[in-house]
Amino acid sequence: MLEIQILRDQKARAVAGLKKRGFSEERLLAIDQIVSLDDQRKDLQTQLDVLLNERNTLSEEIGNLFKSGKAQEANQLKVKVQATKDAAEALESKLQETKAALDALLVTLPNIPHTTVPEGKTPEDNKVHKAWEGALPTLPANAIPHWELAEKYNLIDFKLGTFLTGSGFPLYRGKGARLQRALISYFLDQARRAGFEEIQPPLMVNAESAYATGQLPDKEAQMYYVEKDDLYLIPTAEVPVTNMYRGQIVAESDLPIKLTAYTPCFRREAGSYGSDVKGLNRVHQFDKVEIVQFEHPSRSYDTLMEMVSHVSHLMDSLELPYRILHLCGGDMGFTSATTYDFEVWSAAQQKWLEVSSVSNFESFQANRMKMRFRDDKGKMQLVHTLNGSALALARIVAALLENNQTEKGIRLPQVLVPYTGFEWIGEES
RNA sequence: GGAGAGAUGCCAGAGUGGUUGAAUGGGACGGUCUCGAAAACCGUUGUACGGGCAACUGUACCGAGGGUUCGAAUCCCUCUCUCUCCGCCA
Repeated sequence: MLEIQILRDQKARAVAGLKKRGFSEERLLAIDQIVSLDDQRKDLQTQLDVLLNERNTLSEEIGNLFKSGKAQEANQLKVKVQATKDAAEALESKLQETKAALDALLVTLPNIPHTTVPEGKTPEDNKVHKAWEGALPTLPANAIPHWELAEKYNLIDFKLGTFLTGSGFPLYRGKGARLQRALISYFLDQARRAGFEEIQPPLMVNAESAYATGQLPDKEAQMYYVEKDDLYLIPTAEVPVTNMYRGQIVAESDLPIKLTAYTPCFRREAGSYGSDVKGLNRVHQFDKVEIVQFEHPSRSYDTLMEMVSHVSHLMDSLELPYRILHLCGGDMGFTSATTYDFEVWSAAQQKWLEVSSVSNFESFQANRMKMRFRDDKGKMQLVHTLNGSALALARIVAALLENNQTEKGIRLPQVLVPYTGFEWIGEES
């Protein structure tokens, strides 16, 4: 969540940023309300502290009186203490109310977009940061979409997945399953080479974790929830991996902390039926390798571009056409300050599919998580958190199958061959 | 799942109602000593939220949340987690 200090000291920036996200004048009032509630909170806190101090002083006196055998006087003082206790109790509950109101308002404010974030409301307004300059693949006349290829070569069984679980839960088999495993290994190896420590996190998290990275309360409907144990299936490895440092104070010299994890991701995608859900385009369970960084605020934007570059290299090496979008204010995620989306060209479907999202959250998540470091002046500071997909598998597989289909079968990019153990799907050579 | 034990500062570990934000030891940091280092000795070593230009100061925090009390790390309740034993089990 946003630091109140930013709302106080940099109100103009906050207003401009939230307007970029499409905030109405009315919703912007929340800023002033928050500041005013925070003032109230401080005032109540001060009053309460005075009363508590009074109580503590009197209690000490009572103790001393009892020690010196003056029980009578002590009992008189007890009566006096009662009054301050009652007053303190009233203040305390008022303070709690104020804090609750403050928090309720604060969680409704999304992160302030970085100044470079393009203006705009819808995905159409996203700015192309890097267009694809090469040629798009030309397919044979009888080219088919990936879900048909998957069936033709017996790589993915959508029907069986539906039978076992429900729609949106594909079952990979044979070379399809091996391709999945190969991609995961390849991506993890590349991340490790780039200095990321490999993590295998739990696939379910508790509410505190989901809250810290911003899935709660904002995106509750997106997550599968295990009611009996009060746990959430992770929608991305970002959640458990970022939370590894929840509440932690690290040394400045520890930064940046670079972590990577492969996990399945579970997303309910409630309400998104209809278009775009065919085949692997939008599924409830998919595999993803995530990269996460905790960085010094002064370096976080350089780091963001490094992560963008890392993902670019992956796409290049897979020989897939892609473009990079700089998301506009209206299309950005709630917690993000800047997001670059990667879209792969799906040649048979003739459309761009999102395969990676690289974001800088600045101090937004760190503030919720209370992850800090001590700077060179000895002051506590919130770290900046960043993450990105590197990469999300399902749609990459869709593009690999479609774009590389030939009369003889599907030819995989060279970098994958050591991982798959085969170069061709459909052609036994 | 059943029975028992426990949860204290960076770590280990005291503390069972009244200067306990917390003994002691270790670690870390600073200093003295030394050509340098080790050893020894001295000192420092929390977070959050307030007030103050500042020195400083108030409040809260000993797993979490409630309660008892003038006063709680210390007593009571609930929850979470850890350990030991039993059961089950990849």
